[in-house]
Amino acid sequence: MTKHGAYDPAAIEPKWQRYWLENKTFRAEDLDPLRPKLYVLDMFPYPSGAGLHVGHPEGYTATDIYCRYKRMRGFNVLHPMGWDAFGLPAEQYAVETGTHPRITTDRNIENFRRQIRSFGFSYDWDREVNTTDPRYYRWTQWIFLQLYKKGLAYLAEVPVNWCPALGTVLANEEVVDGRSVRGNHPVMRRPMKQWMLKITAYAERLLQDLDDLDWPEGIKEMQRNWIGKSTGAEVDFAVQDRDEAITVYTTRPDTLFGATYMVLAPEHPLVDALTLPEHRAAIAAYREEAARKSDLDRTDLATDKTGVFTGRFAVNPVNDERIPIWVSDYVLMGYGTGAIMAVPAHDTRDFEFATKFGIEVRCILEPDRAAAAAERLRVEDVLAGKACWPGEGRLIRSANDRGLNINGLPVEAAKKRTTEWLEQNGLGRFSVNYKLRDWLFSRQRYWGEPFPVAYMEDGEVRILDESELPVLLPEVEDFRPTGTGESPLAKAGEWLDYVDPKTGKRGRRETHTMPQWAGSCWYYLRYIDPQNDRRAWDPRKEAYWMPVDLYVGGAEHAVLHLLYARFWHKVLYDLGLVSTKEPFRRLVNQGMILGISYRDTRGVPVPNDKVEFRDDKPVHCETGEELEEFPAKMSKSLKNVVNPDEVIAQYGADSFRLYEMFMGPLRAVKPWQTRGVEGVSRFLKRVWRMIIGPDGRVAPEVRSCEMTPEQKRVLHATIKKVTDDTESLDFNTAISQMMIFVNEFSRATPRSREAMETFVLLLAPFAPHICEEIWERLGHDRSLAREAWPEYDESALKLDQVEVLIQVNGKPKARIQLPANMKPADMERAALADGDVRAAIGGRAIRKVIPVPGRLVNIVVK
RNA sequence: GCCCGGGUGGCGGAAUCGGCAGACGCAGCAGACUUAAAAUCUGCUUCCCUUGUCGGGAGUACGGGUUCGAGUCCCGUCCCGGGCACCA
Repeated sequence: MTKHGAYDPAAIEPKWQRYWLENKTFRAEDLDPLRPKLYVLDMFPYPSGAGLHVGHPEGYTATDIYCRYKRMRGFNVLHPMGWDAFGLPAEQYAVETGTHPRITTDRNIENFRRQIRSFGFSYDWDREVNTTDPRYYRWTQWIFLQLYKKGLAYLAEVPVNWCPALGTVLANEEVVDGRSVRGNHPVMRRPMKQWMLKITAYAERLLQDLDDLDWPEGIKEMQRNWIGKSTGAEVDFAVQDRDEAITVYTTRPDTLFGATYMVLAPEHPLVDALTLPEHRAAIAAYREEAARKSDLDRTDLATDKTGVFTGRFAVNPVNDERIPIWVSDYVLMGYGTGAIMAVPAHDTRDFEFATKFGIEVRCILEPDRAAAAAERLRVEDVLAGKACWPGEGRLIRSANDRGLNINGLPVEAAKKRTTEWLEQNGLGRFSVNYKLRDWLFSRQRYWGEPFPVAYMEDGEVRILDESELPVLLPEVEDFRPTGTGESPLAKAGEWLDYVDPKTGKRGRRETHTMPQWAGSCWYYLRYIDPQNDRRAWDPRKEAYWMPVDLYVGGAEHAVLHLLYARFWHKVLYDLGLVSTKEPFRRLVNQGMILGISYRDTRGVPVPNDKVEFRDDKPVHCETGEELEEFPAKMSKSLKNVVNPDEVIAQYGADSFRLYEMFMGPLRAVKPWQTRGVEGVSRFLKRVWRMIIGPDGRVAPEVRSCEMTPEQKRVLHATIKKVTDDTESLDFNTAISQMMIFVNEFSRATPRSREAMETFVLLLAPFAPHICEEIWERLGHDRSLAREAWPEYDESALKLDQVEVLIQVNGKPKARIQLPANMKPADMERAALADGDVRAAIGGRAIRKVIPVPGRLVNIVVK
């Protein structure tokens, strides 16, 4: 075979990638009134120094196939790509090497762009965005101004992760188990003035509007849990010998009669005032210890409860009983009121605490017998205060002489009744709480968006005017931390000096920068109008393109990115700047691609460069120990990372794309096996040879001719399956069907030219380079990107005769050919007339016959 | 601990509404072509019993149930993956 005539991806792929780029084949047309619009979005990548890994192209290939398919179906498709390029790695690199993050970032973007283009994705490259471009972040700063004007941005003294050894503040993701990821130094909590965004003001809407989104249920549930809405009551407890009351939040007002103590968080403002003199030393020591612990320490060591008694008592408002007030760090200042009433009999945490400190456990709820049995708990133990019952049941010992009696009521009714009583008596009120906290929006970092803010000499916090944007990142000499906890921007010299253009008043610029999430909160809006220097986007274009119809990306962004973006979008909606309540109508998470790894008999993973094969069995190359293969997250340490560049160099982009889609369902976790690429590569070679002869021209077997009925059936079955499966993103089964097509046609002579052309169009979204090349060689002078998608003929799918299975007592006994549309009664007759069937029945009495049209007949005998 | 996913051949996976389990691909085996290899093509390939054909049996993590019929529905158990985790 001549080189000329063989399938050569290395030659045809760059050719078509250049063609698409030069002809702007995939340009999206703003405001096209003739075609329906479709906005398909990929989560844009952080351009890391390591380059693309095989996980990125999975989602990108899926959306690319979908977009190419939809264009052929007449949609005006917006499909853009960009770079989420602010972030820590480039800055760390700058600290270590002195290379400006700008240089690293540009170089990495260059590499990412090259890699992404090498897959032949159909992006509209005229819409590329880069979050670190001042023409982009100018508008990120502008949105911050809008948030501020709506009262949603404020300064607050908030603890940060301060690492004394590194002399810097760390992001949460840089802290694990209370120590720095780099260097493993201890990290403390230290208060610092920070910008906060009031996402809590949108908690209810962020929760409610989830219901209408076409998102995976699991992701919606994670967001619901993150928002963490609960309903209950605030209850005021009088304090003995003091005027202040302590207000607690509880979801279980029904258990008030079982409250035997109270707990204040160590940071609670009333602690000092309430503590009796002889307890002061112990309380002070405890509070100091708690302050030193990070949040993680406080929550992680969940097992052992600690606490100190204040010496003070409060009064239970339902029964006027005296109960002790304790301080313990199992109560968090940030949730509810920072104080709780403790009901050890019906709350496991309180039970643990009470047991440890010898506090009374008073059961006031008789457990539901069945539920208790299911939990393997004895009701008697609960009633005696020896066991804790947080579940359902009926209230007991819960009445006072002031009109509250909830005895006998189930939990829900008792909650309602108690809350009403509290409200009527001015002792409490119905209350809603959310776990969601306001968003800490400051980072003490260089490589991020500067805030459009200055602190004036007269103490005013000045929010800059829109006309002063963008606030450019200044040049600095070195990127090392200041050692004071301030951002490297604190060393930016003249840049720090701000002069009000109108009044000439002086001030110092904000040195904090925005977190990486900022740029990704609105990039989908900038794609709509990426070159606009007069506004963030044109509202007419926004109204045309929004919402995003399909958003594909990894589940690791389930909560933060997607929640933050939804929050900003809702604010923009309230400001009348966007036309939809939600940004992303439909969301799909691609499953992670795992690498093949090995572990020894004790289960310890062995890096791949320590593995060799003897007799096809993996063994440790040093010890010779036999190893077991297992799929594991790709990582440098396991040496199981697959580099897409190498795969493309060996097999081509079309094979890579096809393999990633053929591996399994898009949403499932799947292990990468390079051998599998060979399978789809073989398939593409067969496709090539099915249509192109050894001389590189259309093979002589391919010509206009009648198809056999079977060929016709396979062709139309393929159109149908590929259409349906592409629509539903089930690419793996679409590819299977195309393989079946090739198995059927590649051995046939002659091969219908019409069938071949149809097939090329079906395969084109999946393997666009090879299909464009074949299409051209078939004599077309234009890209197939806008060819009409093939339609199938329902009548060609129908079979006249079908094989019907005859079962006797559910066991297959015979297969007979019957007309496809045969009536059940006739099928029954035909089945009973069959010789093999009669033999299988063997004269036994027939009790029942179940004919299933077109499929089977089951004969039930005695 | 709680909340989501998921357990099907040697491997990745398929199976419409409860109707022939294992499509398609990988790996393997046998054969064809070839001086030879690669490439390509053809056939076989869930397991067990049976020399083999014929034939029979078992089988979708495990144990029950519903049904003429269960990978699919219901109850319980185990295992794997992900998320949350003192949120009162």
